[in-house]
Amino acid sequence: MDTKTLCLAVLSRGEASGYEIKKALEEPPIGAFQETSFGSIYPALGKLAAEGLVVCRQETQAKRPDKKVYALTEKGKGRLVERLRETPDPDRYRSDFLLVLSLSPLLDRATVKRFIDERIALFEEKLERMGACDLSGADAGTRFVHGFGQALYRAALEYLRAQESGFLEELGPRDAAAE
Amino acid sequence: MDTKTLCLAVLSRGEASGYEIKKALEEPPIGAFQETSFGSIYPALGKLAAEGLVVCRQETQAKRPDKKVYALTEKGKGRLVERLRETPDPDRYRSDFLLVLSLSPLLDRATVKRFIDERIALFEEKLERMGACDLSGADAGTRFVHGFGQALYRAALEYLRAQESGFLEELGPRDAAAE
DNA sequence: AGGGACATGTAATTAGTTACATGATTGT
DNA sequence: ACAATCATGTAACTAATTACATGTCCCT
Repeated sequence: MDTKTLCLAVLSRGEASGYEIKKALEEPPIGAFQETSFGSIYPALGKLAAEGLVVCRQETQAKRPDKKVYALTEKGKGRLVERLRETPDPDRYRSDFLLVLSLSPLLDRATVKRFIDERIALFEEKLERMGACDLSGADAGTRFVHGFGQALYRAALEYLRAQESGFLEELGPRDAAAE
Repeated sequence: MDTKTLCLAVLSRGEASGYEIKKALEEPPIGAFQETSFGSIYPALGKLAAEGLVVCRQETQAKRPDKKVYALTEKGKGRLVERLRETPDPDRYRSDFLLVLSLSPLLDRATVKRFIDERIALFEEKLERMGACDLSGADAGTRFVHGFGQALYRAALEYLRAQESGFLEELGPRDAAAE
């Protein structure tokens, strides 16, 4: 999804500054499966304002830098709904980890084990953070997406845990392909 | 993962032309979780050849266009192993579908249902194709990655099937937010 | 004294996609 | 007759990341 639409999506949940949009795009529900950086958000907000899809209000803060708070206009909401109604592109699961594992015969066993263990820790941490989320008061869409994410990470984690030792054995009892 | 490394990865399983590399990057095991296009593969192969990481052999074919068959050199294999030993970046699951669902209160129920049903069909098809794969003779890495993919898609499918009707109900018995 | 959160923005770089250009053969 | 597969490559375009630039406040 392009950064402009992502900004509109965040703003549909309430007004926010560029900095706050970045934060929202780093955590559930909207940001769980999207990525962006400041370098794309600020220009996007400028373009959206020029198109009249958002309005900007300067907010002076004591003890903090001033901020520009953006809010969705009716036109902006219309554009967002338009985009949302288009058939979404297929999901893309990009994984360098799996590419490495698919070529694990080229690596030594210790390295492969390290990568799998690190991945297990990563999924555990992600699940823990998701489990700690307070969803009381969240709308149905938010809870649905949250549940989807948990189901995926749980499946990944269970697979890695269940298969790791057997897989490592198969690579050869000693580190056969050590460099 | 950058296209150059991806090309080296494919070539580690046997020599291939640019066209064949593209095909390999569209299907398991290596291509299951990666993407590329011709426009990035051909220049990448040119650069790899210039660096001495691959060698190229022209092959004349009757009834088919000539092709350039690339093969990994020792230096190329070394570079690949080097890259493979680096800690892989975290996996990225990018999903416009989930973004849309997280904002489903902005959409009408029929559209949301259509998106979910299409996604279910997509995962079913993917699983069917993976189930039809012949893995006899495949190495441990290939089987591991294949199993990982199946576990993920199965979890996604089960979640969507189990939650769909309840979710749709929650959005409101009639299409409340129809545009 | 150092790092992190807050806060905005630009510029340089990198990388990728899409479209164009060409053309035979095979299957429907 | 049309689409798909095989086959390579370039050019234009789009988009995003990274680094740079600046500065305060708060916590340890």
